[in-house]
Amino acid sequence: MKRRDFGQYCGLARALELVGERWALLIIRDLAGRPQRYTDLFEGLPGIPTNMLSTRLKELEQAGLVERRIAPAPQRGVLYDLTPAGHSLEPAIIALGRWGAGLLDAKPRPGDVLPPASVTMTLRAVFDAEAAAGLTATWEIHAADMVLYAAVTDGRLEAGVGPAPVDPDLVITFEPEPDDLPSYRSLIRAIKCGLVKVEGRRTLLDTFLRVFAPPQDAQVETSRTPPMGATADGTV
Amino acid sequence: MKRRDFGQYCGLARALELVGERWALLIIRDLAGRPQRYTDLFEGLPGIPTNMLSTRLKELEQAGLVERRIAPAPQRGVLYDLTPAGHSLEPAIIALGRWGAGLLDAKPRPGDVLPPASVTMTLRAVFDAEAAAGLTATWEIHAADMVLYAAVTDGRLEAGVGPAPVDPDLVITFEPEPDDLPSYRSLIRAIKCGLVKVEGRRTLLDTFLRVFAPPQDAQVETSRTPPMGATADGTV
DNA sequence: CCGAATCCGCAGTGATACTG
DNA sequence: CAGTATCACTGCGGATTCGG
Repeated sequence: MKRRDFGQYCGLARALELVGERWALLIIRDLAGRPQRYTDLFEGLPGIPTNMLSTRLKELEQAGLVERRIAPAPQRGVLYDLTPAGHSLEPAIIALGRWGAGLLDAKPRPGDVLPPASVTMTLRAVFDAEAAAGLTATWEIHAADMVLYAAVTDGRLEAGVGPAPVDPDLVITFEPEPDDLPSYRSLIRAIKCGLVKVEGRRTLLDTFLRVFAPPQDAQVETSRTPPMGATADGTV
Repeated sequence: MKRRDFGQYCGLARALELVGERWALLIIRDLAGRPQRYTDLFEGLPGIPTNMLSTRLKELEQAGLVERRIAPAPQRGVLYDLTPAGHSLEPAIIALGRWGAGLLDAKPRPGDVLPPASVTMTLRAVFDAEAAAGLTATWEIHAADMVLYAAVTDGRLEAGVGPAPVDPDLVITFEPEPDDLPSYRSLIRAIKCGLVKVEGRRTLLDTFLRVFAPPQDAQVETSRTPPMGATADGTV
């Protein structure tokens, strides 16, 4: 398990030595949502070989970014979780994810899956801290068989996979067309078109859009740009 | 040149498909400082095989992140430069670099080199925008045979490799011990110990420290932490 | 069923030599 | 200077198997 290094005294090079290998950052992103078991990770990472998943987990554990522990009574089994050092990668993951989201095709490729952790990451990436100043509210989002929450406390966001830790102020239920992915984009579109069910303080739906749907998304949705070139040139 | 994809409709996965392969982000970081020729890149990336450099450059060009053009009259030759889409990666690179810098050993490993682009990236990463609010000043840093500049205009930073585009307000000259790398860390340490020559408005030296040397660096320098464990556990 | 280890074929990578 | 060519190597992808 020797690690090839880049021979540079540089923060970026060091970061890439630790998490630059294939699948590593995706594993960390999935764990950032919540601790997961081996099998959960395996299913959220379509195409990853089993040996690679276990190898990466061992490397990340050795690097001090991932922690392996035995799950408590109810479920049993092995749980993988991020250490504080692993969690401190979040700003970088969000920055990379935001950049890549701008280059994403308007529609998923056939066969693409949508990891729940990816949607919460997108929520964190598009979250407009200025627009949310002073705000406190909790949303829970049900999309297909996926459950997420976003909790804003005095302008600070906490987003995660699963039901909200406290009673949500508004529950948004979004049922995409069969074989349609409940991606962040289609969720926003559905909200704007009134195609979602809501339960709770309904005025928080507009608040949600204000805080989580930046203007450029609004433009993309309203201006009917051609499917291909719209977001393909890097103008985030 | 077919690209393996991750099968996820996710910004992070897309980003990694584009720039996740070995050496790619380091190439982009070097180009973020200034356009470079093939040979400059090759020398700044110790150990990269020539065929890999040319392959990566072609891939990045095809992805629309890098542009290849013929240099104008004086030097001639091929110049590689970032496109706007490539430059839009900078926030993500800085975020990753900042994270990795926290895990960097206190001293370079023997044989490590120090790409100039890495130091300017570090400057951008540690730059304290709040402390610099309203400030306007230009520094030029000579360290060993490396020349960098940092220009702050009304609190906004522009840093790059080479002499400052305008007449610098302060020139800092730092001559490290032979066989010592003029890293950001040793530069800050040298300034604090008064081991640098300055030329220009000398009061801007303190300003430099205030804007570019965050408190935790000050602590690391003063508290004489043991060489190993200090920054190795991820507590940035 | 969960959490892997093992084996194989191949694509991506590394080192060197060579060329327009 | 700016690459291409060659070849050995290793990490990765895919499948199967194996122990709690």
